[in-house]
Amino acid sequence: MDREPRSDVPLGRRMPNASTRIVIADRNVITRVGLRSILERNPGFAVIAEATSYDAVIDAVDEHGPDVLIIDLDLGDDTTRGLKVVEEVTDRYPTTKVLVLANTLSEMIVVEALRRGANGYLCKDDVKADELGKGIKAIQDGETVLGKGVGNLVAHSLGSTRQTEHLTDREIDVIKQVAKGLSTKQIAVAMFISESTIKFHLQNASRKLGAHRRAEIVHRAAAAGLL
Amino acid sequence: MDREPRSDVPLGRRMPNASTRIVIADRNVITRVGLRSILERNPGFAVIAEATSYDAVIDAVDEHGPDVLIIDLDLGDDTTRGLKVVEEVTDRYPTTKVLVLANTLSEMIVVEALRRGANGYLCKDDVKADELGKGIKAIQDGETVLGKGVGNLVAHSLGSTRQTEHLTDREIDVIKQVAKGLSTKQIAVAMFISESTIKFHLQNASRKLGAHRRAEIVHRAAAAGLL
DNA sequence: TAACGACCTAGCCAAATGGCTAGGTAACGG
DNA sequence: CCGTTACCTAGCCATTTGGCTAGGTCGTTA
Repeated sequence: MDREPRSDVPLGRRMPNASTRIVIADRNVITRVGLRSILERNPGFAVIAEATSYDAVIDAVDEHGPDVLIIDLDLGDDTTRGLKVVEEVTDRYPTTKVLVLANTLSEMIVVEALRRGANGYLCKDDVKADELGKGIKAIQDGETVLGKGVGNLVAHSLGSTRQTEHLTDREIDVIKQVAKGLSTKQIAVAMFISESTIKFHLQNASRKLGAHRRAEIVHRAAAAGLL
Repeated sequence: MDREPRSDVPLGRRMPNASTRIVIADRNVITRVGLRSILERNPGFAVIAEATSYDAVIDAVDEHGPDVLIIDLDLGDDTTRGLKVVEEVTDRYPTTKVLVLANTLSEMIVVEALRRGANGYLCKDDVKADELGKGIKAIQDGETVLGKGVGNLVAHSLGSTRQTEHLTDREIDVIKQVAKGLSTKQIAVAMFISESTIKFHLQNASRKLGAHRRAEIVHRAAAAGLL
Protein backbone atom coordinates (compact mmCIF):
# COMPACT_ATOMS: atom_id res chain seq x y z
CA MET A 1 0.00 0.00 0.00
CA ASP A 2 2.68 2.42 0.98
CA ARG A 3 4.39 1.85 -2.26
CA GLU A 4 1.72 3.82 -3.99
CA PRO A 5 0.89 6.85 -1.92
CA ARG A 6 -0.67 8.54 -4.93
CA SER A 7 -2.35 5.72 -6.68
CA ASP A 8 -5.27 7.65 -8.08
CA VAL A 9 -3.46 7.64 -11.41
CA PRO A 10 -1.59 4.37 -11.34
CA LEU A 11 1.39 3.86 -13.55
CA GLY A 12 0.50 2.05 -16.67
CA ARG A 13 -3.02 3.25 -16.70
CA ARG A 14 -2.08 5.14 -19.78
CA MET A 15 0.15 3.28 -22.16
CA PRO A 16 2.98 5.16 -23.79
CA ASN A 17 1.67 6.70 -27.01
CA ALA A 18 -1.82 5.85 -25.99
CA SER A 19 -4.18 8.44 -27.35
CA THR A 20 -7.49 9.60 -26.09
CA ARG A 21 -9.90 7.90 -28.41
CA ILE A 22 -12.73 10.20 -29.41
CA VAL A 23 -16.03 9.77 -31.22
CA ILE A 24 -17.69 12.85 -32.70
CA ALA A 25 -21.44 13.04 -33.17
CA ASP A 26 -22.75 16.00 -35.13
CA ARG A 27 -25.00 16.23 -38.14
CA ASN A 28 -22.95 19.09 -39.56
CA VAL A 29 -20.00 18.05 -41.69
CA ILE A 30 -18.27 21.39 -41.27
CA THR A 31 -18.35 21.02 -37.52
CA ARG A 32 -17.12 17.45 -37.69
CA VAL A 33 -14.18 18.36 -39.85
CA GLY A 34 -13.43 21.39 -37.72
CA LEU A 35 -13.49 19.43 -34.52
CA ARG A 36 -11.31 16.74 -35.97
CA SER A 37 -8.79 19.28 -37.19
CA ILE A 38 -8.62 21.11 -33.92
CA LEU A 39 -8.38 17.97 -31.83
CA GLU A 40 -5.79 16.25 -33.98
CA ARG A 41 -3.41 19.15 -33.64
CA ASN A 42 -2.76 17.43 -30.34
CA PRO A 43 -1.21 14.02 -30.94
CA GLY A 44 -2.77 12.84 -27.70
CA PHE A 45 -6.17 12.88 -29.31
CA ALA A 46 -7.44 10.54 -31.98
CA VAL A 47 -10.85 10.86 -33.56
CA ILE A 48 -11.76 7.28 -34.32
CA ALA A 49 -15.30 7.68 -35.58
CA GLU A 50 -17.95 10.16 -36.57
CA ALA A 51 -21.70 9.81 -36.34
CA THR A 52 -24.51 11.83 -37.80
CA SER A 53 -27.57 10.15 -36.35
CA TYR A 54 -28.71 8.93 -32.96
CA ASP A 55 -28.49 5.31 -34.00
CA ALA A 56 -25.05 5.80 -35.45
CA VAL A 57 -23.82 7.24 -32.16
CA ILE A 58 -24.86 4.15 -30.27
CA ASP A 59 -23.33 1.93 -32.94
CA ALA A 60 -20.07 3.85 -32.88
CA VAL A 61 -19.82 3.71 -29.10
CA ASP A 62 -20.67 0.02 -29.11
CA GLU A 63 -18.03 -0.69 -31.69
CA HIS A 64 -15.18 1.50 -30.48
CA GLY A 65 -15.78 2.04 -26.78
CA PRO A 66 -14.19 5.49 -26.99
CA ASP A 67 -12.68 7.42 -24.11
CA VAL A 68 -14.71 10.49 -25.01
CA LEU A 69 -17.90 11.11 -26.93
CA ILE A 70 -18.35 14.65 -28.19
CA ILE A 71 -21.98 15.09 -29.11
CA ASP A 72 -24.36 17.71 -30.37
CA LEU A 73 -27.69 16.71 -28.87
CA ASP A 74 -29.54 17.96 -31.91
CA LEU A 75 -28.96 15.14 -34.36
CA GLY A 76 -32.44 15.04 -35.78
CA ASP A 77 -35.63 16.88 -35.08
CA ASP A 78 -35.81 15.82 -31.47
CA THR A 79 -33.26 16.97 -28.95
CA THR A 80 -34.91 14.78 -26.36
CA ARG A 81 -33.60 11.83 -28.26
CA GLY A 82 -30.10 13.22 -27.79
CA LEU A 83 -30.64 13.26 -24.04
CA LYS A 84 -31.62 9.62 -24.14
CA VAL A 85 -28.44 8.82 -26.04
CA VAL A 86 -26.36 10.53 -23.36
CA GLU A 87 -28.14 8.52 -20.71
CA GLU A 88 -27.66 5.25 -22.54
CA VAL A 89 -23.97 5.84 -23.18
CA THR A 90 -23.14 6.89 -19.64
CA ASP A 91 -25.18 4.00 -18.27
CA ARG A 92 -23.65 1.29 -20.38
CA TYR A 93 -20.13 2.65 -20.67
CA PRO A 94 -19.18 4.34 -17.42
CA THR A 95 -15.62 4.80 -18.64
CA THR A 96 -16.72 6.77 -21.70
CA LYS A 97 -16.90 10.46 -20.89
CA VAL A 98 -19.53 12.53 -22.65
CA LEU A 99 -18.98 16.13 -23.69
CA VAL A 100 -22.03 17.92 -25.03
CA LEU A 101 -21.35 20.55 -27.67
CA ALA A 102 -24.45 22.64 -28.20
CA ASN A 103 -25.51 25.36 -30.56
CA THR A 104 -27.80 27.05 -28.10
CA LEU A 105 -28.07 27.38 -24.38
CA SER A 106 -31.24 26.15 -22.72
CA GLU A 107 -31.48 25.62 -19.02
CA MET A 108 -33.70 22.64 -19.48
CA ILE A 109 -31.34 20.89 -21.86
CA VAL A 110 -28.22 21.66 -19.86
CA VAL A 111 -29.69 20.42 -16.61
CA GLU A 112 -31.12 17.31 -18.18
CA ALA A 113 -27.88 16.47 -19.95
CA LEU A 114 -25.88 16.77 -16.75
CA ARG A 115 -28.47 14.85 -14.77
CA ARG A 116 -28.18 12.02 -17.26
CA GLY A 117 -24.47 11.79 -16.88
CA ALA A 118 -22.86 14.23 -19.28
CA ASN A 119 -19.41 15.25 -18.07
CA GLY A 120 -19.29 18.58 -19.83
CA TYR A 121 -21.37 21.12 -21.69
CA LEU A 122 -19.86 23.66 -24.05
CA CYS A 123 -21.50 26.09 -26.42
CA LYS A 124 -20.10 26.01 -29.96
CA ASP A 125 -20.17 29.72 -30.49
CA ASP A 126 -18.36 30.51 -27.26
CA VAL A 127 -15.70 27.85 -27.28
CA LYS A 128 -12.13 28.76 -28.14
CA ALA A 129 -9.91 26.32 -29.99
CA ASP A 130 -7.66 25.63 -27.03
CA GLU A 131 -10.54 25.16 -24.64
CA LEU A 132 -11.58 22.00 -26.41
CA GLY A 133 -8.41 20.11 -25.66
CA LYS A 134 -8.23 21.45 -22.13
CA GLY A 135 -11.84 20.57 -21.56
CA ILE A 136 -11.36 17.01 -22.69
CA LYS A 137 -8.33 16.56 -20.49
CA ALA A 138 -10.22 18.00 -17.55
CA ILE A 139 -13.13 15.68 -18.18
CA GLN A 140 -10.80 12.71 -18.27
CA ASP A 141 -9.46 13.78 -14.92
CA GLY A 142 -12.94 13.49 -13.56
CA GLU A 143 -13.90 17.14 -13.68
CA THR A 144 -17.16 18.45 -15.03
CA VAL A 145 -16.56 21.10 -17.67
CA LEU A 146 -19.10 23.85 -18.12
CA GLY A 147 -18.65 26.51 -20.78
CA LYS A 148 -19.14 30.22 -20.53
CA GLY A 149 -22.62 30.98 -19.31
CA VAL A 150 -23.45 27.35 -18.70
CA GLY A 151 -22.39 27.49 -15.09
CA ASN A 152 -24.80 30.30 -14.34
CA LEU A 153 -27.68 28.34 -15.77
CA VAL A 154 -26.86 25.35 -13.66
CA ALA A 155 -26.46 27.44 -10.52
CA HIS A 156 -29.80 29.04 -11.22
CA SER A 157 -31.57 25.75 -11.55
CA LEU A 158 -30.00 24.44 -8.35
CA GLY A 159 -31.76 27.23 -6.51
CA SER A 160 -35.14 26.08 -7.67
CA THR A 161 -36.38 22.80 -6.33
CA ARG A 162 -38.39 22.29 -9.49
CA GLN A 163 -36.94 19.31 -11.29
CA THR A 164 -36.96 19.45 -15.02
CA GLU A 165 -39.93 17.70 -16.57
CA HIS A 166 -39.76 17.27 -20.27
CA LEU A 167 -42.52 17.90 -22.72
CA THR A 168 -44.60 15.07 -24.10
CA ASP A 169 -44.90 14.48 -27.84
CA ARG A 170 -48.39 15.85 -27.88
CA GLU A 171 -47.40 19.01 -26.06
CA ILE A 172 -44.66 19.62 -28.59
CA ASP A 173 -47.13 19.07 -31.43
CA VAL A 174 -49.41 21.71 -29.99
CA ILE A 175 -46.55 24.15 -29.41
CA LYS A 176 -45.50 23.76 -33.03
CA GLN A 177 -48.97 24.83 -34.11
CA VAL A 178 -48.87 27.79 -31.75
CA ALA A 179 -45.52 28.79 -33.23
CA LYS A 180 -47.19 28.84 -36.64
CA GLY A 181 -49.58 31.48 -35.36
CA LEU A 182 -52.70 29.34 -35.08
CA SER A 183 -55.36 30.08 -32.48
CA THR A 184 -56.68 27.50 -30.06
CA LYS A 185 -59.66 26.94 -32.30
CA GLN A 186 -57.57 26.52 -35.44
CA ILE A 187 -55.27 24.07 -33.71
CA ALA A 188 -58.24 22.08 -32.48
CA VAL A 189 -59.49 21.72 -36.03
CA ALA A 190 -56.05 20.86 -37.38
CA MET A 191 -55.42 18.21 -34.74
CA PHE A 192 -58.94 16.78 -34.56
CA ILE A 193 -59.21 17.34 -30.83
CA SER A 194 -61.19 19.81 -28.75
CA GLU A 195 -60.10 23.28 -27.81
CA SER A 196 -60.07 22.20 -24.19
CA THR A 197 -57.37 19.70 -24.95
CA ILE A 198 -55.24 22.28 -26.66
CA LYS A 199 -55.48 24.49 -23.61
CA PHE A 200 -54.78 21.53 -21.38
CA HIS A 201 -51.57 20.65 -23.18
CA LEU A 202 -50.44 24.25 -23.20
CA GLN A 203 -51.13 24.64 -19.50
CA ASN A 204 -48.96 21.63 -18.80
CA ALA A 205 -46.25 22.85 -21.13
CA SER A 206 -46.33 26.25 -19.44
CA ARG A 207 -45.78 24.67 -16.06
CA LYS A 208 -42.96 22.46 -17.30
CA LEU A 209 -41.19 25.30 -19.05
CA GLY A 210 -41.88 27.86 -16.37
CA ALA A 211 -43.64 30.06 -18.91
CA HIS A 212 -46.80 32.08 -18.53
CA ARG A 213 -47.56 33.10 -22.07
CA ARG A 214 -47.65 31.31 -25.41
CA ALA A 215 -44.96 33.47 -26.90
CA GLU A 216 -42.65 32.42 -24.10
CA ILE A 217 -43.54 28.76 -24.48
CA VAL A 218 -42.63 28.94 -28.15
CA HIS A 219 -39.44 30.81 -27.45
CA ARG A 220 -38.26 28.40 -24.80
CA ALA A 221 -39.21 25.31 -26.72
CA ALA A 222 -37.43 26.67 -29.77
CA ALA A 223 -34.36 27.51 -27.71
CA ALA A 224 -34.35 23.96 -26.41
CA GLY A 225 -34.36 22.69 -29.97
CA LEU A 226 -37.77 21.09 -29.55
CA LEU A 227 -39.37 22.61 -32.63
CA MET B 1 -0.38 15.01 -74.36
CA ASP B 2 -0.36 11.52 -73.00
CA ARG B 3 1.38 12.85 -70.05
CA GLU B 4 -1.72 14.84 -69.17
CA PRO B 5 -4.72 12.87 -70.33
CA ARG B 6 -7.05 14.76 -68.00
CA SER B 7 -6.90 18.30 -69.24
CA ASP B 8 -10.44 19.29 -68.33
CA VAL B 9 -8.86 22.18 -66.56
CA PRO B 10 -7.07 23.66 -69.57
CA LEU B 11 -3.55 24.78 -69.16
CA GLY B 12 -3.32 28.45 -68.87
CA ARG B 13 -6.95 29.09 -68.16
CA ARG B 14 -5.93 29.56 -64.63
CA MET B 15 -2.52 30.94 -63.99
CA PRO B 16 -0.05 28.49 -62.50
CA ASN B 17 -0.56 28.52 -58.75
CA ALA B 18 -3.51 30.84 -59.14
CA SER B 19 -6.01 29.96 -56.47
CA THR B 20 -9.45 31.15 -55.61
CA ARG B 21 -8.76 33.46 -52.73
CA ILE B 22 -11.33 33.08 -49.98
CA VAL B 23 -12.21 34.98 -46.82
CA ILE B 24 -14.23 33.21 -44.15
CA ALA B 25 -16.45 35.12 -41.74
CA ASP B 26 -17.91 33.14 -38.88
CA ARG B 27 -17.86 33.69 -35.15
CA ASN B 28 -17.47 29.98 -34.51
CA VAL B 29 -13.91 28.71 -34.49
CA ILE B 30 -14.97 25.13 -35.13
CA THR B 31 -16.78 26.17 -38.27
CA ARG B 32 -13.87 28.30 -39.45
CA VAL B 33 -11.41 25.46 -39.04
CA GLY B 34 -13.80 23.01 -40.63
CA LEU B 35 -14.39 25.21 -43.62
CA ARG B 36 -10.73 25.83 -44.07
CA SER B 37 -9.95 22.12 -43.90
CA ILE B 38 -12.64 21.18 -46.38
CA LEU B 39 -11.77 23.93 -48.81
CA GLU B 40 -8.04 23.42 -48.70
CA ARG B 41 -8.39 19.79 -49.70
CA ASN B 42 -8.73 21.42 -53.09
CA PRO B 43 -5.48 23.11 -54.05
CA GLY B 44 -7.47 25.55 -56.15
CA PHE B 45 -8.81 27.17 -53.01
CA ALA B 46 -6.86 29.29 -50.56
CA VAL B 47 -8.35 30.71 -47.40
CA ILE B 48 -6.47 33.94 -46.98
CA ALA B 49 -8.24 35.43 -44.00
CA GLU B 50 -10.81 34.78 -41.31
CA ALA B 51 -13.07 37.27 -39.59
CA THR B 52 -15.22 37.00 -36.50
CA SER B 53 -16.94 40.36 -36.41
CA TYR B 54 -18.76 42.62 -38.85
CA ASP B 55 -16.00 45.20 -38.78
CA ALA B 56 -13.36 42.55 -39.30
CA VAL B 57 -15.15 41.30 -42.42
CA ILE B 58 -15.01 44.72 -44.01
CA ASP B 59 -11.39 45.10 -43.01
CA ALA B 60 -10.47 41.73 -44.44
CA VAL B 61 -12.22 42.38 -47.72
CA ASP B 62 -10.63 45.82 -47.97
CA GLU B 63 -7.23 44.38 -47.34
CA HIS B 64 -7.33 41.23 -49.45
CA GLY B 65 -9.98 41.83 -52.08
CA PRO B 66 -10.83 38.12 -52.10
CA ASP B 67 -12.51 36.24 -54.93
CA VAL B 68 -15.07 34.81 -52.55
CA LEU B 69 -16.41 35.79 -49.15
CA ILE B 70 -18.05 33.00 -47.20
CA ILE B 71 -20.08 34.55 -44.44
CA ASP B 72 -22.42 33.61 -41.65
CA LEU B 73 -24.72 36.59 -41.32
CA ASP B 74 -25.00 36.08 -37.58
CA LEU B 75 -21.73 37.54 -36.39
CA GLY B 76 -23.12 39.35 -33.41
CA ASP B 77 -26.55 39.82 -31.96
CA ASP B 78 -27.96 41.45 -35.06
CA THR B 79 -28.34 39.54 -38.27
CA THR B 80 -29.48 42.73 -39.98
CA ARG B 81 -25.96 43.98 -39.62
CA GLY B 82 -24.81 40.96 -41.59
CA LEU B 83 -27.15 41.92 -44.42
CA LYS B 84 -25.62 45.37 -44.49
CA VAL B 85 -22.17 43.84 -44.75
CA VAL B 86 -23.27 41.78 -47.74
CA GLU B 87 -24.63 44.89 -49.39
CA GLU B 88 -21.49 46.88 -48.74
CA VAL B 89 -19.17 44.18 -50.04
CA THR B 90 -21.12 43.52 -53.23
CA ASP B 91 -21.46 47.26 -53.81
CA ARG B 92 -17.85 48.15 -53.38
CA TYR B 93 -16.26 44.98 -54.73
CA PRO B 94 -18.35 43.69 -57.63
CA THR B 95 -15.74 41.05 -58.40
CA THR B 96 -15.96 39.55 -54.93
CA LYS B 97 -18.60 36.85 -54.81
CA VAL B 98 -20.51 36.38 -51.57
CA LEU B 99 -21.68 33.01 -50.31
CA VAL B 100 -23.90 33.09 -47.26
CA LEU B 101 -23.58 30.11 -44.94
CA ALA B 102 -26.45 30.13 -42.48
CA ASN B 103 -27.44 28.12 -39.45
CA THR B 104 -31.14 28.55 -39.96
CA LEU B 105 -33.47 29.13 -42.83
CA SER B 106 -35.63 32.23 -42.76
CA GLU B 107 -37.44 33.48 -45.81
CA MET B 108 -36.87 37.05 -44.82
CA ILE B 109 -33.14 36.66 -44.42
CA VAL B 110 -32.66 34.62 -47.58
CA VAL B 111 -34.60 37.04 -49.72
CA GLU B 112 -32.88 40.06 -48.25
CA ALA B 113 -29.44 38.54 -48.65
CA LEU B 114 -30.04 37.74 -52.31
CA ARG B 115 -31.61 41.10 -52.95
CA ARG B 116 -28.50 42.76 -51.56
CA GLY B 117 -26.23 40.89 -53.88
CA ALA B 118 -25.35 37.56 -52.28
CA ASN B 119 -24.40 34.99 -54.92
CA GLY B 120 -25.32 31.95 -52.92
CA TYR B 121 -27.09 30.78 -49.79
CA LEU B 122 -26.35 27.45 -48.14
CA CYS B 123 -27.52 26.01 -44.87
CA LYS B 124 -24.74 24.60 -42.69
CA ASP B 125 -26.64 21.58 -41.52
CA ASP B 126 -27.65 20.51 -44.99
CA VAL B 127 -24.44 21.11 -46.87
CA LYS B 128 -22.27 18.18 -47.89
CA ALA B 129 -18.50 18.49 -47.98
CA ASP B 130 -18.25 18.30 -51.74
CA GLU B 131 -21.05 20.78 -52.28
CA LEU B 132 -18.96 23.56 -50.87
CA GLY B 133 -16.29 23.40 -53.52
CA LYS B 134 -18.80 22.87 -56.28
CA GLY B 135 -20.86 25.76 -55.03
CA ILE B 136 -17.94 28.11 -54.99
CA LYS B 137 -16.92 27.14 -58.49
CA ALA B 138 -20.48 27.62 -59.69
CA ILE B 139 -20.64 31.02 -58.08
CA GLN B 140 -17.43 32.02 -59.77
CA ASP B 141 -18.97 31.00 -63.05
CA GLY B 142 -21.72 33.49 -62.43
CA GLU B 143 -24.35 31.12 -61.11
CA THR B 144 -26.45 31.69 -58.03
CA VAL B 145 -26.18 28.77 -55.66
CA LEU B 146 -29.11 27.93 -53.41
CA GLY B 147 -28.93 25.06 -50.97
CA LYS B 148 -31.51 22.44 -50.21
CA GLY B 149 -34.78 24.05 -49.23
CA VAL B 150 -33.55 27.55 -49.99
CA GLY B 151 -34.87 27.50 -53.51
CA ASN B 152 -38.38 26.78 -52.33
CA LEU B 153 -38.30 29.73 -49.97
CA VAL B 154 -37.21 32.05 -52.72
CA ALA B 155 -39.81 30.75 -55.12
CA HIS B 156 -42.44 31.24 -52.46
CA SER B 157 -41.50 34.82 -51.89
CA LEU B 158 -41.48 35.56 -55.60
CA GLY B 159 -45.14 34.63 -55.66
CA SER B 160 -46.02 37.26 -53.10
CA THR B 161 -45.68 40.85 -54.15
CA ARG B 162 -45.02 41.82 -50.57
CA GLN B 163 -41.49 43.07 -50.42
CA THR B 164 -39.56 42.33 -47.32
CA GLU B 165 -39.65 45.14 -44.80
CA HIS B 166 -37.31 44.71 -41.94
CA LEU B 167 -38.03 45.35 -38.33
CA THR B 168 -36.94 48.52 -36.61
CA ASP B 169 -34.74 48.45 -33.53
CA ARG B 170 -37.66 49.37 -31.35
CA GLU B 171 -39.83 46.63 -32.73
CA ILE B 172 -37.12 44.09 -32.03
CA ASP B 173 -36.76 45.41 -28.49
CA VAL B 174 -40.45 44.88 -27.90
CA ILE B 175 -40.40 41.41 -29.43
CA LYS B 176 -37.57 40.42 -27.14
CA GLN B 177 -39.70 41.35 -24.16
CA VAL B 178 -42.63 39.40 -25.55
CA ALA B 179 -40.36 36.38 -25.98
CA LYS B 180 -39.54 36.64 -22.28
CA GLY B 181 -43.20 36.17 -21.51
CA LEU B 182 -44.02 39.70 -20.43
CA SER B 183 -47.48 41.14 -20.92
CA THR B 184 -48.17 44.40 -22.70
CA LYS B 185 -48.41 46.17 -19.36
CA GLN B 186 -45.18 44.70 -18.05
CA ILE B 187 -43.32 45.64 -21.20
CA ALA B 188 -44.68 49.18 -21.01
CA VAL B 189 -43.29 49.53 -17.50
CA ALA B 190 -39.97 48.00 -18.44
CA MET B 191 -39.50 50.23 -21.47
CA PHE B 192 -40.96 53.43 -19.99
CA ILE B 193 -43.50 53.84 -22.78
CA SER B 194 -47.26 53.38 -22.90
CA GLU B 195 -49.09 50.16 -23.53
CA SER B 196 -50.43 51.67 -26.71
CA THR B 197 -46.96 52.01 -28.09
CA ILE B 198 -46.18 48.39 -27.33
CA LYS B 199 -49.24 47.33 -29.23
CA PHE B 200 -48.39 49.73 -32.03
CA HIS B 201 -44.93 48.26 -32.50
CA LEU B 202 -46.26 44.73 -32.36
CA GLN B 203 -48.93 45.50 -34.93
CA ASN B 204 -46.26 46.81 -37.28
CA ALA B 205 -44.02 43.85 -36.61
CA SER B 206 -46.94 41.50 -37.28
CA ARG B 207 -47.53 43.07 -40.64
CA LYS B 208 -43.88 42.99 -41.60
CA LEU B 209 -43.45 39.38 -40.57
CA GLY B 210 -46.81 38.26 -41.88
CA ALA B 211 -47.74 37.04 -38.42
CA HIS B 212 -51.05 37.32 -36.59
CA ARG B 213 -50.16 36.27 -33.11
CA ARG B 214 -47.38 37.12 -30.68
CA ALA B 215 -46.17 33.56 -30.52
CA GLU B 216 -45.68 33.61 -34.27
CA ILE B 217 -43.91 36.95 -34.18
CA VAL B 218 -41.47 35.58 -31.66
CA HIS B 219 -40.97 32.39 -33.60
CA ARG B 220 -40.29 34.14 -36.89
CA ALA B 221 -38.07 36.76 -35.40
CA ALA B 222 -36.11 34.08 -33.60
CA ALA B 223 -35.81 32.04 -36.78
CA ALA B 224 -34.47 35.12 -38.53
CA GLY B 225 -31.81 35.45 -35.85
CA LEU B 226 -33.20 38.75 -34.68
CA LEU B 227 -33.40 37.90 -31.00
C1' DT C 1 -54.62 -5.05 -9.18
C1' DA C 2 -53.25 -0.61 -8.46
C1' DA C 3 -50.70 3.20 -9.66
C1' DC C 4 -48.94 5.99 -13.14
C1' DG C 5 -48.34 8.83 -17.22
C1' DA C 6 -50.05 10.43 -21.45
C1' DC C 7 -53.98 11.77 -23.39
C1' DC C 8 -58.64 13.75 -23.77
C1' DT C 9 -62.90 16.85 -22.45
C1' DA C 10 -65.93 20.56 -20.17
C1' DG C 11 -66.89 24.98 -18.23
C1' DC C 12 -65.93 29.31 -15.80
C1' DC C 13 -64.13 34.10 -15.51
C1' DA C 14 -60.75 37.75 -15.51
C1' DA C 15 -57.16 39.36 -18.17
C1' DA C 16 -54.66 39.85 -22.35
C1' DT C 17 -54.52 40.25 -27.13
C1' DG C 18 -55.66 41.43 -32.20
C1' DG C 19 -57.26 44.64 -35.28
C1' DC C 20 -58.72 48.96 -36.10
C1' DT C 21 -59.00 54.29 -36.49
C1' DA C 22 -56.90 58.63 -35.54
C1' DG C 23 -53.89 61.48 -33.98
C1' DG C 24 -48.94 63.43 -32.47
C1' DT C 25 -43.28 64.64 -32.62
C1' DA C 26 -38.49 64.57 -34.33
C1' DA C 27 -34.88 63.68 -37.68
C1' DC C 28 -33.20 63.24 -42.36
C1' DG C 29 -32.55 63.88 -47.35
C1' DG C 30 -34.24 65.49 -51.79
C1' DC D 1 -40.18 72.93 -48.07
C1' DC D 2 -41.94 68.34 -48.44
C1' DG D 3 -42.01 63.56 -48.09
C1' DT D 4 -40.42 59.67 -45.54
C1' DT D 5 -39.26 57.01 -41.55
C1' DA D 6 -39.05 55.89 -36.83
C1' DC D 7 -41.24 56.67 -32.96
C1' DC D 8 -44.97 57.68 -29.65
C1' DT D 9 -50.08 57.89 -27.71
C1' DA D 10 -55.32 57.12 -27.21
C1' DG D 11 -59.50 54.55 -27.43
C1' DC D 12 -62.81 50.93 -29.01
C1' DC D 13 -64.48 46.14 -29.14
C1' DA D 14 -64.52 41.28 -30.42
C1' DT D 15 -61.75 37.47 -29.75
C1' DT D 16 -58.21 34.89 -27.48
C1' DT D 17 -55.76 33.64 -23.66
C1' DG D 18 -54.43 32.24 -18.82
C1' DG D 19 -55.55 29.96 -14.87
C1' DC D 20 -58.50 27.17 -12.59
C1' DT D 21 -61.49 22.96 -11.12
C1' DA D 22 -63.23 18.52 -12.19
C1' DG D 23 -63.86 14.84 -14.63
C1' DG D 24 -62.79 10.73 -18.21
C1' DT D 25 -59.96 6.56 -21.18
C1' DC D 26 -56.06 3.75 -22.29
C1' DG D 27 -51.81 1.27 -21.92
C1' DT D 28 -47.75 0.25 -19.20
C1' DT D 29 -45.47 -0.89 -15.21
C1' DA D 30 -44.87 -2.17 -10.38
